[in-house]
Amino acid sequence: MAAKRISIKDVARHAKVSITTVSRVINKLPTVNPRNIKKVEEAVAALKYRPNISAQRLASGDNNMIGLVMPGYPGIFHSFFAIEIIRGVGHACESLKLDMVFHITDGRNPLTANYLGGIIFADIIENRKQVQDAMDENVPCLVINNVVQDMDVNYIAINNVKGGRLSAEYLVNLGHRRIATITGNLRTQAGFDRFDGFMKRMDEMKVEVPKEYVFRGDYSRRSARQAAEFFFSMDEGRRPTAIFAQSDDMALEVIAVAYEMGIRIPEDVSVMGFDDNPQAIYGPIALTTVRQPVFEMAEKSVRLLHDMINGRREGRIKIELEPELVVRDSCIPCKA
Amino acid sequence: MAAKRISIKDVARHAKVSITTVSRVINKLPTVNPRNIKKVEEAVAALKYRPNISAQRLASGDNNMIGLVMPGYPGIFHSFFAIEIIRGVGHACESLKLDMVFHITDGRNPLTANYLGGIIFADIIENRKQVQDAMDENVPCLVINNVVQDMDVNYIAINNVKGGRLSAEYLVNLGHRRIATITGNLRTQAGFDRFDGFMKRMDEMKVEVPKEYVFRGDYSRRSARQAAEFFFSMDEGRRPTAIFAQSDDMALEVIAVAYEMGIRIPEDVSVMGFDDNPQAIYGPIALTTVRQPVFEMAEKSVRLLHDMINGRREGRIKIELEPELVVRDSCIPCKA
DNA sequence: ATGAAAGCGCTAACAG
DNA sequence: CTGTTAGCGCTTTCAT
Repeated sequence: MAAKRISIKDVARHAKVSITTVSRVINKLPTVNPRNIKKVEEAVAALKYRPNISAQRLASGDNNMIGLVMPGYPGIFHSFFAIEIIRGVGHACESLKLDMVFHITDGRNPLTANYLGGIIFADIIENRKQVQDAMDENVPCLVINNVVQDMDVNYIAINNVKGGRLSAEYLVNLGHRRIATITGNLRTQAGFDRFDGFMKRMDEMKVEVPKEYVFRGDYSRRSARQAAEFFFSMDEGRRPTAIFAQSDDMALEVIAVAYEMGIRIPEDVSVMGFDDNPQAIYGPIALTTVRQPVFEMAEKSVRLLHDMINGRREGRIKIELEPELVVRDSCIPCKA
Repeated sequence: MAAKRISIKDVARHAKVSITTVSRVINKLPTVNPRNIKKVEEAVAALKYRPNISAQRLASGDNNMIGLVMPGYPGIFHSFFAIEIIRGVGHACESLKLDMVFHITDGRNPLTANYLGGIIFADIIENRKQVQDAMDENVPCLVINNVVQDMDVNYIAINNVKGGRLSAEYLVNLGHRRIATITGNLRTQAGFDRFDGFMKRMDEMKVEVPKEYVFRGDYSRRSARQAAEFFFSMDEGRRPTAIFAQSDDMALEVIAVAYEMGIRIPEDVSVMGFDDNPQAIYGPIALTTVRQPVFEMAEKSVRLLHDMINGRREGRIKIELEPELVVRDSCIPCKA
């Protein structure tokens, strides 16, 4: 196939210097005569030479590829979360000149990733073993979006418990007492924590949340629709005056269902989301929500990993980022 | 950092065979004595040996990494298209045991990708030069979602003109004569072709499309909302009886706006989308749309590229996949 | 400032 | 069936 590739030798010959000098120019080492630099650069241009990265890596031992491993459960790719992670990691890699190797995993396959300089695990569901393996192989690792207690691993996560609390607090302070919620996927840590924080804070504030006000969703619009239809078909006296949907996407669906059923948002029911998905700014009313800095988390994870790979960082990284209330128009004080 | 890595030599020593034999076992070459296979496998397990992929590549010359290059224009990551591409390519790579290196590009940086076995360009906007470069460097390339006429390059695309035609035809055959459309981003080929096919077929069928019925959107929900508000505020006699939104996402927004404004879909206005986004099956009414097989296209592209890399395929690949009408509930015969 | 030479870890003839 | 040996293309001492 590929016509004979041009190697460093060809460049050296063309520039009439040794391959060592060529190597120095490529790696921008300071100890090269300007004249030679110029000659080499010309040769590189003329021959369209590109160093063979495998050889560079083999010889130098270092490695600027990082892996992004994501669980492949259904729906994840349509979630705001996944997209933001990919964007964030991709962006940071681009600016740090790292290569990003993307892996979708179901946790079964062993993930032969030893040729990677480091690995970012975006959430870990069924693939904890892969994390352990990578650590055993001495590959720098970082888990994103998961507070990991039972493994000695680096992580950077978002304080979802806090997020849930923020939401409960805000709604109660607006005077609401009949507050329903639609959970995300409770098998994910983020989903569980959001819910947990919400319930705990409600309890602290002495507002009861009856069972029928808790709908177990899974982040899909479909589940949100079911939930909304269920809540809105309750009779006036029982119907919640506020709904906390634990993702913006679900909140948007709740609003859509409301319009279909002739229920006004926020006059009849306040709706609150979670994510700060830009989609939720347009639409009939701007959504009040809890912002979680996913993109920033993703970017930061790359920077941290990069430091680890280069030995610029020792010890465990355990970071929790704070979510933040974003007040817009979809929640108003309770009139009841 | 990384503790001394275990090399093939260590394994050979441990198993008391030559490194060649170890190599043979690793590569599953048939000519090895079962006893030795066993010994080597045990040594590999005991030492947790993992071959160094850079060395393998350097020595063998082949390469199972493929690049996925995507233009990074705003919004692309929230589009159904991008997600499906990533999913499709990721999935195919997983099953073919290829590694996927993901690149977001703005077309500026030269994309040093010569260490890749092949590259998939997902749509090309401002980065045609990168394609040319890759070809110059003899790297197998495949462009997705773009019919490329002016460059001798492989592509696999979707016949969007046909898709636009399908939609025009269906709506006209339902008796509609006042048909409006919201275009996607016309700077993308897919967006332009969709629009072009629609207009041509309308013309062929002798149905005029006045300027005010054409809204130049950009695939964003926001643009769809603007368009819908514009169309729906026309007075009865001029208001379109059908709207062709050139993405499902936009169609969904049109429907949302309709509900907010008290316009019934499809009784008052028929709405048609484009994509076959599964999101559009739920919601108030199942959306009639044009299906474009993006996931399949992405998967197929990996398979084709894989064949090219292995020399199992010669000559240019120029494939156009056919879109297909998906009739659901959002379009009904015109009553006017 | 420059070059010669010794590997990096692995594969692939080539002998045996 | 197995081992010896010569590279793959590059980086990195170590002299010069």
